[in-house]
Amino acid sequence: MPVPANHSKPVRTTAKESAYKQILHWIIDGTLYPGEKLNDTELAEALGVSRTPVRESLQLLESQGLVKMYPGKATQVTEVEKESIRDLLPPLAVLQALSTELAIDHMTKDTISSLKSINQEFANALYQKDFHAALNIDEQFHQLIVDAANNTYISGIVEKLQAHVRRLFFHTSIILSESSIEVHETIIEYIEKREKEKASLLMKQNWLDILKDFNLSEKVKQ
Amino acid sequence: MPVPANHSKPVRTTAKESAYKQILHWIIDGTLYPGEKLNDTELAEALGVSRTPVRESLQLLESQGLVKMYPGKATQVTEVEKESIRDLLPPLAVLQALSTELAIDHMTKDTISSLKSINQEFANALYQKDFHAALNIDEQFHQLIVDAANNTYISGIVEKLQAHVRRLFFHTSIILSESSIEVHETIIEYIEKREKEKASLLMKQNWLDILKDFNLSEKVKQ
DNA sequence: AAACATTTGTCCGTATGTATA
DNA sequence: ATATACATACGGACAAATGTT
Repeated sequence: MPVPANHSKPVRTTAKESAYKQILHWIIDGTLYPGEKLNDTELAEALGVSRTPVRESLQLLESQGLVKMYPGKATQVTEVEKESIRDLLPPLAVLQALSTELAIDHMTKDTISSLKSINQEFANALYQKDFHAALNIDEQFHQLIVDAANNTYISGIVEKLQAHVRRLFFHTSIILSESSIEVHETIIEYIEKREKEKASLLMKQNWLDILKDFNLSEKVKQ
Repeated sequence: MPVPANHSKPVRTTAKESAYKQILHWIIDGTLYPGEKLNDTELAEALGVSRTPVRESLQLLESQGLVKMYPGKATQVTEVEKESIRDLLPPLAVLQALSTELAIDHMTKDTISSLKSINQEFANALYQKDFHAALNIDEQFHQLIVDAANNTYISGIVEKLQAHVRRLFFHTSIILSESSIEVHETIIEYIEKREKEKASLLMKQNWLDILKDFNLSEKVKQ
């Protein structure tokens, strides 16, 4: 007998879940710093739960590449390599581009006006040099498009890649350029005109531009 | 005498790891059928381990979308929806296309001749209507390219998506078309000529073609 | 409705294997 | 090299929640 999927009822929040979320945030914001050795007993005490949900959380985080477990030896937060952004952005870029293409089929007037207002907030944050806020708003913008694509596989993957992006931005000096504001505007226009090809290509470029800026700033340093 | 380079240390095989691999295979080949309720105690006994590694495995499988856990209620194998291939293939296609592009920078004569011989095996399997073997060989072909792309993020994602593809092929009548043989050949040619754009585009098409065939066969049924 | 039987989530002890003195 | 301390992987017990009679 199949288990009824009761989406309506409030799903019980498990200790594992809250432990997972907390540790994830600690890793992203650097409270647990890259390379830090993780002692499950300590974490369990800090979180007020036992070692079991902590260990389970750590294993999930390992499958996402945020933690590395050496069985029997140790568990540590993975290092943050600035260079990893070169590997991270291309897959994210093509998935966001694909999302844009797919989202166009489900785009409502409502979603489009949301995109516009989010992009306005994004612009304001950037003008005020509030890069932290800008990053969050930028993520909302892209998340809205990914959601509209309505593809669970893409959503899941993007969520995990985004965690890495956020951590990288926290730990490095990578910032979003103001040119994104205009690019976002153009993307919205293409979406309105249902121009999948153009919207998709520009979205991909929007993500790869971060890489371009990064490469430039690295060259300057040398 | 120079100290021998510390090559692959024999990483201890954990009970969790072996449980995970076994359950994964059982889910993919249908031994654990879609929708089946999973009792961790039963699984633990069947695998000769305790509930702990079983539960840890199930949680990993949940993060991959092969298992769904309803906290406090039940755990079940996710259903196989034939239709889900429409969601599954597009992200896989764009990631494989990207891999092709990236792989071209790391392509050696050796890898190219491997691709050619694998494609020959693939052709033979298809001519003999051995679709099961063909599927495995096709996967090898694409895996080689993904490996050559040398991007850990892409590798990890593709591995998980491939598990879903395999399961779908096991449970449905989706099969690979002989046209893939020629497409693979052309892809190899483009790779040899370092034509990233063309190779990438054709690779994407190669994957989306499965969807085209699927849509056709669905229409016939109606 | 209420007590029962399951099954799950969590806790904690123990043994095995690892690092360190 | 040996012994010691320690962290981890696993097991088993208990408790909370579910659904069943």
